[in-house]
Amino acid sequence: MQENLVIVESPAKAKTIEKFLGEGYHVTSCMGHIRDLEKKDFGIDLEKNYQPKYVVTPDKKKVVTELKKLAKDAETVWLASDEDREGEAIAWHLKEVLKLDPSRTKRIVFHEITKEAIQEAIKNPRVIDDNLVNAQQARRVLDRIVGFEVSPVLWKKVKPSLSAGRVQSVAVRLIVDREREIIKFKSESNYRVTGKFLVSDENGNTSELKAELSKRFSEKNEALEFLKKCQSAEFSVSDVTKKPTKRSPAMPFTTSTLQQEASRKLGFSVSQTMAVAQRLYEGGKITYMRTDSVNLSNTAINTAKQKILDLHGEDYLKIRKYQTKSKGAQEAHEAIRPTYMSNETVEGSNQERRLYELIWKRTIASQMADAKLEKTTVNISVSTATERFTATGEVLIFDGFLKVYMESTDDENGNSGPAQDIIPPLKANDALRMSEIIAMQRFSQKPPRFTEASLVKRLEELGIGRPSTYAPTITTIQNRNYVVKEDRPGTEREFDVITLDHDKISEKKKTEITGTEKSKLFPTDVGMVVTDFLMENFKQIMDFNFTASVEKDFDDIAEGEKVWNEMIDRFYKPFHEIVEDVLENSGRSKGERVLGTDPKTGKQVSVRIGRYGPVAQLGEASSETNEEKPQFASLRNGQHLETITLEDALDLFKLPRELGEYEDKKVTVNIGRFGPYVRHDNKFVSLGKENDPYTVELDKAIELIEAKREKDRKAIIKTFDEEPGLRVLNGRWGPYISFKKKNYKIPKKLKAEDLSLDDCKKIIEEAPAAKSGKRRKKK
DNA sequence: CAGTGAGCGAGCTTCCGCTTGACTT
Repeated sequence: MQENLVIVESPAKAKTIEKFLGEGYHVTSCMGHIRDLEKKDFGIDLEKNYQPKYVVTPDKKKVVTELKKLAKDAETVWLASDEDREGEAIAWHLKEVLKLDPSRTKRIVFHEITKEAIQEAIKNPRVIDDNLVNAQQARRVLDRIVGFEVSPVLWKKVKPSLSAGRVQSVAVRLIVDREREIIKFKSESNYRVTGKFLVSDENGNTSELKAELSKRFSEKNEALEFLKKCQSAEFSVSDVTKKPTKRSPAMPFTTSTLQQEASRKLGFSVSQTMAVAQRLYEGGKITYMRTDSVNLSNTAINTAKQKILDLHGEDYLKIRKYQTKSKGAQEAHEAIRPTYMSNETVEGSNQERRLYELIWKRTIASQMADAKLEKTTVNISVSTATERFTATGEVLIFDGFLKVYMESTDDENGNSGPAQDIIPPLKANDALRMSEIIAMQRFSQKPPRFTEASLVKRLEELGIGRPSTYAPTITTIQNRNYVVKEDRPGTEREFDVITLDHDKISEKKKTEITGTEKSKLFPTDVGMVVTDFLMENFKQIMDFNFTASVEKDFDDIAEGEKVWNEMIDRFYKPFHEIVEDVLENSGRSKGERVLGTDPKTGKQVSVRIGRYGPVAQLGEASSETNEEKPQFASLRNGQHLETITLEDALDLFKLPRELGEYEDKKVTVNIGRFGPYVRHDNKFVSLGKENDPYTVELDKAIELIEAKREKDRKAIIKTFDEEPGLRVLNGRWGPYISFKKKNYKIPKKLKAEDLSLDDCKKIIEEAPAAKSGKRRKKK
């Protein structure tokens, strides 16, 4: 019998809190939301003022049963879910589902897991805030309406199984918009002039000074002209200025900034970051990892302070309080920080150690002094021209927080310019010896594609999505095949380099690789067509400010200034009318593009989204004549509806090619999901990269078929006459047993070649039932 | 992913936020 039952959201949190509360308190967790809208059907009663139809989520049934038992035995139940909209709703659902007696139920909140905060919370219980709960219900109902009304429109008008939602559709839009900007982008070039000058000091030592011309030339001959002027010029220092500057540490980590830094510094995907952080959290090593707060508890600040004093001394300490600036932050937790600041490292996997170290450094640095720098600017005049060179240098006077941590940036071009660390001592009117001047053609950069992490950053700026959903959202839009994460090779580009070296001017062409992409998000054809369709028909949902504007309504509801179902009604009525109208009046949207006519047959060639993805079509399906049906061919990897040419599309119809016959059976080549292949006697042989399906000949194909046969023969380790269907084979993952179209793993301790038929049968019998996989059947 | 390369159409798909599960093949 427990006097007090405390329910929090996370089991790891429960463990910690139980320690703080001690005797008389049992702390348990509900694992987030326990109820949700009914999954099939709409889940909202439109006849009854949008009344939600809640059901206990299937995977929470056990939790709920357990909680009911515990609650019955408890004197007082403390609902300690997070202090935000969702947390308040969780508390309310708990109260409803567990049928808690109000006189024995208390609602408490805290936004840091420290002994003081918990004890303080217990001293100040309150009741559930119905307004806040209603704001959450409005949020939930709105998202269901948008998702479950728009998605079916897509099934009808574009392609089955697609989805739309307040968050995901805008995320895809960001990527599609960016891609269009890039397609439209025209690179321009100009000529950047840099010079190297020699400076001698009184001891006769010379050092080099790098400077950039203040002006860039748009034309090559302008640059050339300038270099000619420099041939006979004298260079001198016109002025030297020194200016102190400082740099401040970054704020402690939130979910989104952690995802960004882990992506840049450690190369983690956002879901990887969250999985690793989850393990650190469960191990009690860091605080909660889904947060939008940059706040640190006093306990944390004090221990960080002690650590800084121990390691670096008082000069390096500067206590700072940070304020969240992101839109719609709900701040139910602390920033992400080490639980114990004294631990610089932790035990664990390589990934865990690296992520922890990143968090530790960032947190420590956030309480450290600014770095002090001195910035020196030297202007250099050219006697024969009006343009000036400028050299800038930065010298670190005091490293401060940089001693432990430096935030990285997304600037992948590395355009740091010719800045150098130390500028040699110089004063006005000092003469300079020119050693080299180079004019280099530079091209303007196309807008960068999003990475997972930079997309999260943008969504957060727009106030779209929450810390708990950034990673899943990114996964969803990839699963729906709206977006793919890919590497793409760059292209070669030539650029001019004009060099002035000891009075001699020379010109050269150099090449560089440009536009190489690594792990970037690209929209697919489906993503583009769906975005266009939604932009055309559901502008309101696609507006970057849609979330912000409904959030304002939710805030008003939370303040008691609006009634939630009235707000929903004002949204639903006009929205639903649009849905009906689009269903009825809008045409199908398949992103169709007519490329031209096939010169051979005179038939029309077009591309569009087919039932299974992008396809090219040769000929039209005309109803009037009973001409032959149009031919179809799927687009290949790297081909896109918006950019494919007529020639490329026509090539698609050259396959499958019939090469001839072998052993009285047809030999054909085609390209499938796994690349080019030869088909013969219903068997498939990969063509590999070295053979081109358009030109490969029969001899080569036969060779490949024979090679495959040989390999298959070798793959058979054992067969049994009594059971011909059972074979022991050698596969990519080692030996396995194949029987009736199913495969079975051979236990490590057994040798494949020694297996008897009985051994095999035993393995098959004892094999666990095949996993249900993707398809889960209902009823 | 377990050795693949289909297509006359049944019945299904879908949202956003809270949380952690466990077939180890």
